[in-house]
Amino acid sequence: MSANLRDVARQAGVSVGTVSNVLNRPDVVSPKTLERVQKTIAQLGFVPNGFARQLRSGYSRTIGLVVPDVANPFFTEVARGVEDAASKRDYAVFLCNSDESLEKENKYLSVLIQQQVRGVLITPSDSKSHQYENLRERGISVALLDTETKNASQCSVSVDDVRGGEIAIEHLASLGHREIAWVTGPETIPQVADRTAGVMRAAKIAKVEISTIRVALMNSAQGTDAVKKILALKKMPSAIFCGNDLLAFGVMRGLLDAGIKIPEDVSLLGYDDIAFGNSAAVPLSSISQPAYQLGVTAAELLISECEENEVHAHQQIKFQPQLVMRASTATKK
Amino acid sequence: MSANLRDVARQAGVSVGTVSNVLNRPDVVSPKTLERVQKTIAQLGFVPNGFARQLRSGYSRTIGLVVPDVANPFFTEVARGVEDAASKRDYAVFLCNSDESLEKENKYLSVLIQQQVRGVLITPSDSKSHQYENLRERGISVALLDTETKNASQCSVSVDDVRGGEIAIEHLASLGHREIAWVTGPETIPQVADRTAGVMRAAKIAKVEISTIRVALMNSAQGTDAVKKILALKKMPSAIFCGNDLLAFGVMRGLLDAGIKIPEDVSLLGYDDIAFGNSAAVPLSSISQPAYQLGVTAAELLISECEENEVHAHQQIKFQPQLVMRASTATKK
DNA sequence: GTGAAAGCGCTAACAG
DNA sequence: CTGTTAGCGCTTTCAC
Repeated sequence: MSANLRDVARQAGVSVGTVSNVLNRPDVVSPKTLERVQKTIAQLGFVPNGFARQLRSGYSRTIGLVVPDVANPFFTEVARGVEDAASKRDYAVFLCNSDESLEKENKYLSVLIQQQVRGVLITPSDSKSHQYENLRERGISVALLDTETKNASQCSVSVDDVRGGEIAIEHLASLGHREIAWVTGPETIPQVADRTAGVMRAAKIAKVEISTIRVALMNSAQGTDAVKKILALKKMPSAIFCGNDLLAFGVMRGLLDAGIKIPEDVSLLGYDDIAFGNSAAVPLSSISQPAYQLGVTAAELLISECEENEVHAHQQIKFQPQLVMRASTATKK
Repeated sequence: MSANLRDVARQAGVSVGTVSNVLNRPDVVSPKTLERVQKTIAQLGFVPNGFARQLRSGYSRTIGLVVPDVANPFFTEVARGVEDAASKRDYAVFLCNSDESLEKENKYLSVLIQQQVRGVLITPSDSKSHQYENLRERGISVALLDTETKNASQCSVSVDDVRGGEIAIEHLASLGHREIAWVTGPETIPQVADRTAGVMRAAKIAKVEISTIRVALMNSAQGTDAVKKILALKKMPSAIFCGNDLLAFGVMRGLLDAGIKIPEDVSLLGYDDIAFGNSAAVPLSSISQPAYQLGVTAAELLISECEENEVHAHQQIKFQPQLVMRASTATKK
């Protein structure tokens, strides 16, 4: 098969210890030996066996990334950020999709323990009961991604979802809308719950009436379905705010198909500001989150926690969402 | 820290060998012992150290996925498929973005070797010189993803890009278009080269004139830029075919901004049929590829190759692309 | 500056 | 059916 450290040692006429030193502490080896060994390594195409190395040293250079679904454009961006930042530090990333299922999440966590990852970046699929002690006891760092924690014993990187909900309603209210439909997923998802909290708080202040339309999954198809429910409301709202852009795209399709004009008849506002918003039938106004940045920051934070465990101070970083106004929201007629 | 196999053995009053048997060959252990050991395992929260296991057994349960960019919706879908299929077989997936750079690709390959992955699924960033012998010599299976190989010594799962190019031109030609712009990326990308080949072949048969507009990156921004070049052509084409949907969205934006109507003034056809096509300003006609299915198939093929190495017959699976007609293409006036 | 040797946690072969 | 033991490939003392 392939060369191992002993082969290199034999070939170069040195001991395994010396080869190991060449790999890990080249400054401690004499230049002559160093060069000879390195040449042999190249010649044999030797790549150290990560298992053995990590088994001995106790640490891997891998992290786990657990997100609800990479196919969700927001998390795609986050994942890309995580991967870039990890790669820069020579860490490899395990990708796991939990599909918001606690069962899948636990299964993955167990796999990640087996793989002896150094740390885990996770967007919990459930607001309560973060049973991550299990991981910490094993010396695996855990940082929360896109989720806030009040727990000072762990790092988190999140976006202020309450504020996001507020910004949305404030924006729509400032355009004169007083009846707004809020189309969103299950409240068990922390981000959803927070956005709802922000929506309700801002609605109270702005004296806006909110009709909540609940969908099971926040995708485009369910957005289109939601339109029927909106049309069935006692009073047609003059603006619709959606829990994410996917949902908003679906709603947009449903409205246009029903002959309802955006933003003339109804304003539509999304959340996430995914790349396609600008190419939509009606360019979509949205609440923007720094997804890529979120991923980069989280990965850097996690890796720094992994590597300087003693001196590490846990941080809770919170980004602020921003309104991106395009064509789908306008003054109420 | 955390319990190891020896701790379990001691606690349960058996030998390490027995615990190992409980883990790997439970049928060989007496029911009484089995139960006792399993209880101890649960009690101690023992999870076997994957390194040690794999170091000893020689095999990991991980695969590497190397794609140009997960943020590209096509590859996002593929990645999701790969992850789902791998997870079903209890494999973990390393995610790597090569950004079409050979250097990055090699760096990742080296990382994957270190991680001792069992197999690698890769979309090569370069049509020539697939130096994957290195991996095979190390017993790492390699399967090509979204790339065809004539080499019978490896598996590949791809979509017929030549045919895709043909379908596109045949469709546009059937609508009466005789001057078509082909907006696409560098020919070093195999998929691009194949689609171009299909375009040219079909164009010859249908007696269509093709003007090629080359962009460096196949994203939305460069699509918008490309519109300037299209408008500068001696003769304005009546249809535009884009190398992927991202590019097409950019072109769409550029055309609309220039006051050009789609499909009245010009037909626009994309490639990939990403989920947002339907939500675009003008619902985008596109050439559809079974991305998720591609990922699932590739992962299954790779894993089966890994596990039944001797009896494995290499397969080259090729999916067929399909035309999805929406509103952006129409008969030439 | 280099070599020898002891394990990291586990599996697998072999004895009992 | 269970226990003992020899490594997997590497890092890391500790001598020399």
